[in-house]
Amino acid sequence: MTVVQRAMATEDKEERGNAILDAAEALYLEHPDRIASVAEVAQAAGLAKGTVYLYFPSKEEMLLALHERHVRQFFAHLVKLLEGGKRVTFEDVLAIARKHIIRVPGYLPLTSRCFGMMDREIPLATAIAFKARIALALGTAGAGLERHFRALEPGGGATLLLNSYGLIVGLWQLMHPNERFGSALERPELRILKRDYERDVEAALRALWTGSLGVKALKEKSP
Amino acid sequence: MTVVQRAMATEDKEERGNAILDAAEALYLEHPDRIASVAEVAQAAGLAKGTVYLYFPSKEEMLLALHERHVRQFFAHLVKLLEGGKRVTFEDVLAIARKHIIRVPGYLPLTSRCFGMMDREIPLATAIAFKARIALALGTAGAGLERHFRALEPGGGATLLLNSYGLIVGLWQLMHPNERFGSALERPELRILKRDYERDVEAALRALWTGSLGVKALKEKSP
Amino acid sequence: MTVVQRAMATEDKEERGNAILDAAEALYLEHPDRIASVAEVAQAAGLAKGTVYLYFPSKEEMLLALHERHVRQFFAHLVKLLEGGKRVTFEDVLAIARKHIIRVPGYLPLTSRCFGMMDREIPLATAIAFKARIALALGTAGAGLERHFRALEPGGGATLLLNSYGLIVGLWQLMHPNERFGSALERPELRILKRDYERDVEAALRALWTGSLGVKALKEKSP
Amino acid sequence: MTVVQRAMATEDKEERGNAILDAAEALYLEHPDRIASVAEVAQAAGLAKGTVYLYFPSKEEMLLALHERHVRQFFAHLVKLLEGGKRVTFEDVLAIARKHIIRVPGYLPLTSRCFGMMDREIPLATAIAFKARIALALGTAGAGLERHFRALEPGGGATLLLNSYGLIVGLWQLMHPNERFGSALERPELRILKRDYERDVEAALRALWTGSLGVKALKEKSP
DNA sequence: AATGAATGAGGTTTCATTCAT
DNA sequence: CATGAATGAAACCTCATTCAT
Repeated sequence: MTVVQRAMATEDKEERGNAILDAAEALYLEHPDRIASVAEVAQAAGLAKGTVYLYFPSKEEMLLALHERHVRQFFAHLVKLLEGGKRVTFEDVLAIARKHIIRVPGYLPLTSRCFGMMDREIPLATAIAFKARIALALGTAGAGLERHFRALEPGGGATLLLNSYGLIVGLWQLMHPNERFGSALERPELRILKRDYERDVEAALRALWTGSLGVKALKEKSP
Repeated sequence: MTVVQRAMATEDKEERGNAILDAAEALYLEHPDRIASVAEVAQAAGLAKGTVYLYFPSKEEMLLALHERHVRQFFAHLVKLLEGGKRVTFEDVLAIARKHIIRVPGYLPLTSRCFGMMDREIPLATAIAFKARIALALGTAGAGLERHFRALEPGGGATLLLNSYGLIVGLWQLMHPNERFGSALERPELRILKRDYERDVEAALRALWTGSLGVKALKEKSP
Repeated sequence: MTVVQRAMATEDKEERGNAILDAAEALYLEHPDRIASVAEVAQAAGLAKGTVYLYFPSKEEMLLALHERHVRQFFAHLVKLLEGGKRVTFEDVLAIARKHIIRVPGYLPLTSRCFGMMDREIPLATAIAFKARIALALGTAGAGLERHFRALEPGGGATLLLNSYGLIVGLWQLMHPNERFGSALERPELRILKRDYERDVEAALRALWTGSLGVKALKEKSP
Repeated sequence: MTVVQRAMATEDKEERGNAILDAAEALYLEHPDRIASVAEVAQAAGLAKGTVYLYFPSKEEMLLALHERHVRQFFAHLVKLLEGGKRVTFEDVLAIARKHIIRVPGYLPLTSRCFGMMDREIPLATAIAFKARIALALGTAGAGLERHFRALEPGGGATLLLNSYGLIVGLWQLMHPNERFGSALERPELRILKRDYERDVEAALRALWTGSLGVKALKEKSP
């Protein structure tokens, strides 16, 4: 990858925008408990503060762009799976979620943050545009799901994806803070909270899908 | 200048603490999109700013206390149901959730906020103490659930409650921001996002419970 | 004068507000070419930045308050003169203007700035309130003028004061920048701009009043 | 991407400089309450930001050039009048001022701004050069005035012009902000500020000239 | 000559918290 | 106990100007 001085070409610009997101992501992973200031992000990207604002209209929209990159990644892989021609099972979908959501460092915390931002800090038009892009992917993936899981009615694919997404994020928020409790979790009164997020969420997803599709549909390969 | 009585007895203290929470809640319901400043809360409670700090060590812990009041309310009703001697169905539990979580104004947004705070702003000891209290209620309710739903293994009641809670909150976060899109949701590309939270979350919960307990267990009355 | 730590009493508060204005004024006189930052003003007043905002809602309104103090000073002396019982001549009024406007360091530059601010930075309600207070003094002084100068029709006193004020400020703006030209003003082509503001403005005021009142009215003592 | 021709010849350069000033002026008239950014001016002129800097060394000097264009316009017409061979009265001069200053949209606000800039933002050499050009016109017009108004001593013409200019600008600054008060001006306490700038300034100028020249001189035609 | 990407200084304001009264 | 005046950190964003292309 060439480091350009000035991103003149459109593709250079895109690359630089991504470089900024990379820097923001790296900082976020270093300190997931705090959002770096724009100045820090700029410095980490080897740019001046003002330059960041050439690429993102506000700090919040920068974070949203980072989040969108995550989401797109997930959907890209999911759609690829669904349109790959092979039969797809719940386990296949779960594997995608595991690899491209659950185990991606920073995915969930950032998603959490962005949920909070969508209400306020993000201008309405931007929020709508973002959601419209997501909706497109959601529609595609939902339709794909319906092809593979015949128990799904029209629209049921998107619904199931939304429900799953909510479950993944909600459960993470519920359980994640406990991690910092450390050995306190061994105390009898807290024992009930000592859990393994990854195992739990997968079990919950399995239950959700079972309940949504029926036992047989979940187990059998799609035709 | 605000003239107030001094709250000397312990019960008076608790009462005043509750009055502060009432004020905070009222303000929160008026403007769910923003957390009132301590000054506003104090004023609404007819107290001075400094006085609030006699009752809550920090703003965050005040919000957490408010949240806890919500949660306790829910658990109290749930436990009462489960220990009431009558057979309990999923629909009964759902009704409690509907009445004491889903339809309580401000419950979900505040829960959302508190999730975000548990990581950072809340001192570890406070967070642990809070969670310990919740864990107690969770254990009781989980055990009660296991008595009514025989398909549940030991510990399965608490797990199911956690999963349900995560689903309720996560889905709300996912869907709630769309409300401000207004008529934009009619656009074809956003249509897929036009949903009814209450209906959706209940369907999702039903699926989750079905998948967790099995179809029969869900429908039959507990013995 | 006792310096209080915390300005609890209303009069202490007023005093502290004035102390802040004093600090702002002192800084302005040191560097008339730049408005000190709020941080600097606070430091000069021995206070923290935030404290300044307890007394003035914005930097601009602080400057406006400083300006108003100037203006009130002038009007107070003018009204005192006009209501003093003695006959008043143009020279008497001019002396007040000279002493309380023209020769007050910082009066004119600050007035200039405030003119620029009234359009934009000052909230409408504040601007109106400010002007209303000025209008009151203007009415009083104008009426006083009319009593002493019989050539003035009703309303003519305020008009003459406004015109005079405009002339004083406008001419200052026109001539003041030349001061920094230094010896360049000796060049033949700039000679025409080498002027003495105080002498010029007084001559101009004399002409304005002569033209407004008539020669005789200007010279004769009021009855 | 904006495609423009290169301005090579000197006259082309001047023409392009004027085009930039036209754009700046147009923007200024659209939003008299704010100075457009260089980027906006450039865009309005169909040029890139950097190109503006090929024609003006700084934003301030661009505005000054725009102001100078206004001033030259006024002086050109005034000198033409004075050197036209006909007898000239105050009313004739006033008509010029009315047409080429008072009623020119943007003239006064921009003048106001430029007054504020001359102290600081404009480099000394530039300020001197600008003033020297003005001084030349002022000398010419002043001398012309002296030929038509015999009551004027040598130098009195320039002085009277300066005084008049100061009065026009100063009064405008004093009165203009009130326009945004709208109907609030009807309130009794603000009534005294409800004025008509054009009428007022003309009356004031008439008074100034009367006082400077004497009643007779003002009325009679020059020989 | 023209472009427009990159720069980075600069200052306001908020508000949770403290502590003198 | 109650008050509310004082604190001060923290971070955003703009935009005039430069200079590589």
